[in-house]
Amino acid sequence: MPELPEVETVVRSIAPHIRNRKIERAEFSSHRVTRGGFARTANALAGRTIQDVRRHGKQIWIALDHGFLYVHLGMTGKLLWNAEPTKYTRAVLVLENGTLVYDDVRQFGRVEYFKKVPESLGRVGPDAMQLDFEDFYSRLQRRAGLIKPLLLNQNFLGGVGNIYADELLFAARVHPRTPAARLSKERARKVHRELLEVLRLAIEHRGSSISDYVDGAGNRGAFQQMHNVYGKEGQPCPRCGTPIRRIVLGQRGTHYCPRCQRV
DNA sequence: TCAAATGTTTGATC
DNA sequence: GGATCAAACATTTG
Repeated sequence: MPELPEVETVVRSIAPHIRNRKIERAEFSSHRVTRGGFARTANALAGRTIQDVRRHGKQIWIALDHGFLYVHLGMTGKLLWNAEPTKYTRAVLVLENGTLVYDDVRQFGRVEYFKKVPESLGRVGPDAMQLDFEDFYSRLQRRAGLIKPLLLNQNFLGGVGNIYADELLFAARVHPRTPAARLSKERARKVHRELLEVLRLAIEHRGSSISDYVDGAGNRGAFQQMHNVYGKEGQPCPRCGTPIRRIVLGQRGTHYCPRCQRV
């Protein structure tokens, strides 16, 4: 569920509650989510003060006075402020002023403590909102492969997931199967412009709640109401009326208008 | 019962 | 070595 706009919304909704607050204790219950070990992680966190909460791509880095707490929401992770634990609660941070709860049905997410950012996680590409056009274009030209799978590759660009890849390619009128390096500079510029615009608009609407995404306060987003192609197979294209087509590309459901978006 | 789901990692194969 | 693709992860939902 959570791509850049959803992760950004979560960060904005919890940061004011937890910044500059002390962690009294922490509890963990999923070895899949917390791979560093429960006791080691809890011991490292107890007594620490949260200094900042940052997002890079889909990663959340909670900076402590010593070390970092890394959170990735995976497919079904939720960070909730002062929520009641459920059967899917995998981690709980008890702060001096309240409780931060991590719920995750499928356990594809992570909640782990690191003294410093590990090389494997630091390798993620530049944040999608931070990359200027010239960098974006030069990176595009150096890549083989098709534009949509490339946009989803977090080592190429951090933050874009399946929903926003489909929506931004529709906005840019680019077919998802277009070879990335073959995009003209003008079409690449359009992709870059719509990338920023779609993400900005989605953040403004607090993300897309397709199934169960909610922010730190438990509120759903509203951007799903503005989707043009994602999940719209068979429905008329808002621009030309042609039925939206769904194909599988790079193992992901891919939605596009066969008339507006050409290779 | 089968297919699909917003993400990432791993291993196999070009 | 690099890139690409499929499978795997765990669970719910339609």
